Amino acid sequence: MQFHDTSLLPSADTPRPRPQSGCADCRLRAQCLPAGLPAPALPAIGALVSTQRAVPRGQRLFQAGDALTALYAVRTGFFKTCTAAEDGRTQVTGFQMPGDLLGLAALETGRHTVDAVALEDSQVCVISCAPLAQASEAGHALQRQLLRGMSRIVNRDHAVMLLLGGMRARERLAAFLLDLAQRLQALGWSGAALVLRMTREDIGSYLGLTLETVSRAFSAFQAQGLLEVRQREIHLLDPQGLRRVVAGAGR
Amino acid sequence: MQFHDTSLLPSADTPRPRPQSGCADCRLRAQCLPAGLPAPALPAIGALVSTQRAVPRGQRLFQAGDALTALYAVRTGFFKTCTAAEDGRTQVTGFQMPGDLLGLAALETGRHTVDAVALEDSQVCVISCAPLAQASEAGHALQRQLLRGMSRIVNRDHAVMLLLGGMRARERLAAFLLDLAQRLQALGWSGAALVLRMTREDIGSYLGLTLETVSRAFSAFQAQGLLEVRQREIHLLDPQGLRRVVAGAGR
DNA sequence: CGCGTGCTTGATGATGCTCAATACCTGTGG
DNA sequence: CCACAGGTATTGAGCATCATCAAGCACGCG
Repeated sequence: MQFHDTSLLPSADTPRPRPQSGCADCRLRAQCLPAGLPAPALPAIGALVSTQRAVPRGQRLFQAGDALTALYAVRTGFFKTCTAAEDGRTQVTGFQMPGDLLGLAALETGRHTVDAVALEDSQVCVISCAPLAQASEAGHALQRQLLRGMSRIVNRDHAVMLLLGGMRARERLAAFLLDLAQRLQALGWSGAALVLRMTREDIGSYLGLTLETVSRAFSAFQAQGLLEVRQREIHLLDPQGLRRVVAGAGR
Repeated sequence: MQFHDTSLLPSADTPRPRPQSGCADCRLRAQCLPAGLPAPALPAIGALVSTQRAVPRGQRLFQAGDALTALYAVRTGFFKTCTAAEDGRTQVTGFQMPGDLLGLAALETGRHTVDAVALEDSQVCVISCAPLAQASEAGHALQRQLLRGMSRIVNRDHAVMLLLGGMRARERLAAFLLDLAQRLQALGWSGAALVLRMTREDIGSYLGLTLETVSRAFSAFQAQGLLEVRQREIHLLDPQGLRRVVAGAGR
């Protein structure tokens, strides 16, 4: 049994979608693949998303080089995706939370180009590729949704590139936290209190910083009264102040 | 009249696709939207790509905030895409050359999120969104291709994030040049002699560096005998050496 | 309790940004 | 034809930021 304080902060198993259900029953309907689709279209989508799969913390859902056999939607839990250069250098390219799609980047070549690692015990919906290719009716709506999902990824990547290219360490971290808070809020959690599911090292890799710099930035924010840090528990005390930091006020 | 040396180096108007032709006649067939499709499918795709549009150098094809009315495929010329944060900070997020798609990132919301600026007099094929939405038969193949194109963008973005997050200035520039040379080679040009269509500032923005640092890196490469620089003419003398630089040999 | 992993904090140095001056290329107008 | 202006590129000097190396601390787990 685990003794986390789950009263204030989001825990690993909330929201808790029903197991074995189709999309129509899923709490994440509005944020996931069927976002914006009319109710009648749901069963068609749901037919493609028949199975779920559990991924224990630390295990890979797929890794770079694997053949693309299915796309995935995160149901519960938290993932990171990592690219690896040939020389072994790696970098986290994104964090995925419930409602996010995984595997889209493999559509280009049919092989995955990133590792997808569960940061905690997670569940994913499996969108098998075989029926997907033949789904004539549902395919249309589905492909549109996939495109939308990929577009979202592209736009998020662009935002990250903006971070990486032009911002200082603290600006990057502030932007990261605000983005994370906003995404969590969209999922129904508090926008002010968050539990980081990833290590400082992951965050640093994502933001192009070392873990020490991330840690220092956290400490600096706390000293400024912008937030409160206790390990992975973060309380955003002054989101507006963080926005000022992102805008370059902290130079 | 212009007096560029166009004997060695690719010029703005090569390759020269036929105007007014469908995809079946286009020289870029193999690199563009129809990549990998069988010949019979070409007319269906071509039907969606009926019009072309000229974009003079420096002019925007679309800008952030514009409603998405069409997707575009670069036919001739060269583009850059720029994001802009609310505080006015901007960054180049990509460079597009013949065969590349433009506008995909707008699929998420229906509004463009980046500016697309022609770096030289260019032509694009217009993929109007209205018929696209109704194209039942062709739609399937087309959407698959769009997905593939977007996936390509995502993967390229990831590579750039890897650059931005983990590489030194020279490593970034070397990687950028090798990538550019490879993309140009795929289009049938020399992989060793290239003419940059963008300014040092653009490159710097793309790579998360200042224009001065880019310039210094060029000079350093030249001093090492890795390449020859004359303004925007670059001759790669030692691609293998550049690859060593990317791998971190220049530290 | 003791170990390991992850986090914090400090000191030092290199990388690359800022500011600034100069040179170059192109197109314009005298 | 030449001078000039504007944008672009190169180069230099000083300094801020962040990576690196190193040491200790907190937490969770066996």
